[in-house]
Amino acid sequence: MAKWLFKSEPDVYSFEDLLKKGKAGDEWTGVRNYQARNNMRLMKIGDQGFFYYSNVGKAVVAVVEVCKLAHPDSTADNPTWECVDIRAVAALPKQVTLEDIKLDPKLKDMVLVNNSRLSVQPVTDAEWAHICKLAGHKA
DNA sequence: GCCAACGTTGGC
DNA sequence: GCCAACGTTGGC
Repeated sequence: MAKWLFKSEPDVYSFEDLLKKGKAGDEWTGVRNYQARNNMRLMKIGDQGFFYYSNVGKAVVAVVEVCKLAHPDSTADNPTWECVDIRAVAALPKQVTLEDIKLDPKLKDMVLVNNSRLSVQPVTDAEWAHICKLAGHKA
């Protein structure tokens, strides 16, 4: 099962907003970048991802999972843009900040560090396991 | 608020 | 098809 990372500015869409949607989850709309869209096309039901706060917060704060495969983004004026649906799994007991990630040699190759502008990105199994450990999250 | 990095657009 | 100009993102 592949792992991912979803970026959001907390004042635009926070983990609490997603929690309110419950098991049904919510559409991850608004992605207007081909690489990010292609990543969403690769997602399968049950794939898990981190929820990352960009700009304000700058930390991995929660775990989410894909509950609907990529489909056209209803907020886009062009059908080339797609989105998946995700739902909340759990808030992390301890947030892992961007600074933590940059300082950790095991995480320094993360896409988050090297291509900070990509809003939906893949995470390797090793990175996933390490961040879960740092965050006190039991898989 | 600034600026570097990146993606997109449009003229040639 | 190249590349300059522009817009956006996101860290600082």
